[in-house]
Parts: sequence; C-alpha cells; structure tokens
Amino acid sequence: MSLPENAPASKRAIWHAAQRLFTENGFARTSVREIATEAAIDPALVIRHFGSKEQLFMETMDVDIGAAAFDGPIETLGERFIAFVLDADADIRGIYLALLRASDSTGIWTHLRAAHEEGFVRPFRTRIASSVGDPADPAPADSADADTRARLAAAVVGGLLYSLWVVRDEGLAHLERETLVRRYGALLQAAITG
Amino acid sequence: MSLPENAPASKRAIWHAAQRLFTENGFARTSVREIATEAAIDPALVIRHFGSKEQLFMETMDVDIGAAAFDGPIETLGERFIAFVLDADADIRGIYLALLRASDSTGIWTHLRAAHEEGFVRPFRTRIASSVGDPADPAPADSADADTRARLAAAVVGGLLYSLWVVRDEGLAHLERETLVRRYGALLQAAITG
DNA sequence: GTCTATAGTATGATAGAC
DNA sequence: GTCTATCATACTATAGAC
Repeated sequence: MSLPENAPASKRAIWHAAQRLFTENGFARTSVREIATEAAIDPALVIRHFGSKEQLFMETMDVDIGAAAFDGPIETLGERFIAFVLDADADIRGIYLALLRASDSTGIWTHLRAAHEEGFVRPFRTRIASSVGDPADPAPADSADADTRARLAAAVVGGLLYSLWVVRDEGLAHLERETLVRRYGALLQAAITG
Repeated sequence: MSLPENAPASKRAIWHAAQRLFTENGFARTSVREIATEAAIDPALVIRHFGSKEQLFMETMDVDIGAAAFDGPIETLGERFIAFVLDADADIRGIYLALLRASDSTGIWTHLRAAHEEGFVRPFRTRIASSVGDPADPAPADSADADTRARLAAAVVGGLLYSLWVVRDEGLAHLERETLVRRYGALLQAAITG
C-alpha cells in the first residue's frame, strides 16, 4: 500500500512476496530466502532494497482501517463497527496476527502501537468528540472523557479480535453473525456512549 | 507450579530458570543454552529432562487464575474482576505475553486456548449459570446463553489485557486505577449480565 | 542493478564417555 | 544423572565480481 509507483520491478516483487508470506506465516517463520524465492530474485536484493528484514516487515505490514467505518449515527456505531471488523477479516487478520506475535521487537511494537492509536483510538475519539451536545448522546463528553471513551472502545474491539483470531474461541466464532454483531456491538456501544 | 516435589535438584533448577527467562524475554528470545547457564547446569540436561524446548515452555507457562476471583455477588463481579486482574499483573503478565507471542506454534496455541477456556470462559459460565433465577439478574439465562455471556465476558477481559500489556496504551494505563476499575468494570458487567 | 559466494553466528538436539 | 563434544542446520547480512 505504501510502495512507490516508480519502484523497480524487483523491489515491487519483493514487496508483494513479503506481504503474502508475512501475513500467512508471520515474521519469525518467514525467511529472507523464502521471500526471494517467491519473488524470483536473489536473497541479497531483499536486504539491498529494504535495509533489513524488519524494515521490510514494517513497510509491508501497514494496515489501513479507513475513515468510512466510523461514519453514520453515533448511537449505532457499536454494531456497525463490529460488522465492519468481521467483514474486514480477510484483509486485516494476517497483518494483525503478524504484528502481535512479533511485538517483542521494540521496532515492531512501536508500529503496532501506532496502528492501534491511529486506526482505532484516534478515529473513535474524533467521532465521539464531534457528537458532544448531540441530543442522541445521553452524557455529553468533555475532551478528556472523549479520549477515555475512545481508549475503552478500542480495548473492547481488541478483545474481539483477540478472542476470534488469537485464541480462536469457537463458541464465539460459531455464533450466528447477526447475534455476535448485536451483542458485542452493544458492549462496544456502551464503551462509546460512556 | 506443576513441578513434582521429588524431581531432582537439577530439574527444578532448570524449571525455575526457564520460568524466569521465558516470562521475561519470551520463547523465541530465550535459548536452551541461556536457561542452562542460569540454572548452572549443562545444556544437554535441559533437553534430557524436558524432551524439548517447547515442552519445557508449556510446563512452565501454566497460569492459574484461581476460583476466588469469581466469588461474591454477581451484580458487581465486573468491577471486582477487573480489580483482580490489575492486581495480578506481575504474576500473569509475563506468561500471558509469552504465550501470546509464541502462539503460532500449534502446540503453544492449544495451550493458550486451554488457558483462556479454563481460566476465563469456564469459571464465568459456571458463575453465570449458578445465578439463574437470581433476583439480581435482570435476564435469567438458559445454559446456551450463559455460555455466550461467558465468552463475551472473556473477550472483554482479553481486550483490557491486550490494550494494557501488548499495545501498552498509556492513556489507559495512566487513568486513575479506580476510574479504570469502575468504567471497564461496567463494560465487563454488561457482558456478564447480558 | 544484479548475482555468486560466503562470512559469521546462533540454534536445538544427540551420542557416548564417565 | 551428568558432562564433553559435536552434529546438522538455519539464519541475516555483506563483500565484491559483473
């Protein structure tokens, strides 16, 4: 997503191969040699183009939530956002897991933290703050409270991703989709509304 | 915690060294040699006593939540459980992070899943089911609903651990403890109560 | 820009003497 | 039970020819 258009063909091949392998097998289980084979180029080129394996990882593991997920009336944002996350599964899951499992490296942890902050906390906060005084909001928030609500909401969302993707709780995964959206959406809504 | 009393001294030394290093540095960043050095024994003994590094990891990374955390009136369990988790930080955090980050290996993932099921889901379900018909419970649950509530609650708890320990959201961590207990406790309570 | 060759280091696990 | 010695392998990264 963040690869320049005018990059040489070999660099782009590396980028795509890396993105696929990292999301599929994670950071530790993906070797530079494997990426090179997949991209049909020489292993030395991988380092030459990206500096290090970790650098390549961070350039390819960039996730974009998209502001559209936060649109619409705030009193039903909870359900809509859960539905959005479940739909986005295929796009986000691999990147999320790879970042999570490699988050002992401080470089990668910083990356994960930024993704959480910019992908969840900030948009939630913006959306919540913009609804201050909204008649639908039962407890108008000052700016500190908007921040707190946003972080609580982000944590709740993280909990669902954790249960579904890391732990793979089958009891949750096998719930009817509509039930999960409604019930977990209500919990998220409670965090948003305060 | 699960090491037999009558185990030889060298085996127990390995066990303690491994537990410390794994919780501190994780699975990947801890080598068999390092464990041996810390335990002041020969590296070969580590494998001889425990079969493999992964086996040793799973035997030392056993977490015990303890049933006491689920005692007391169910209508205030949310707050009490969040307070309990925050207090238990030092004991659980390292093990939780190590398990999480090594959860790509299927053996370790199975272990994490079992810990989640037995440490969170099952006790929540038992506690919720035993309160059916309780006048304090506004919506008495059948057994399927008790299971669903327990899994939603476990996910919400996981979200807090995720935000505090993996992402290290400072905005959450720097909230006054009592505020966090009250507000996140209310969210957990909503999951429990349904 | 691209490749060959390899340096340099670390790993988990084993065989076999004592 | 314990240790020495080592196998067999994997890895990232680099130096230098073309």
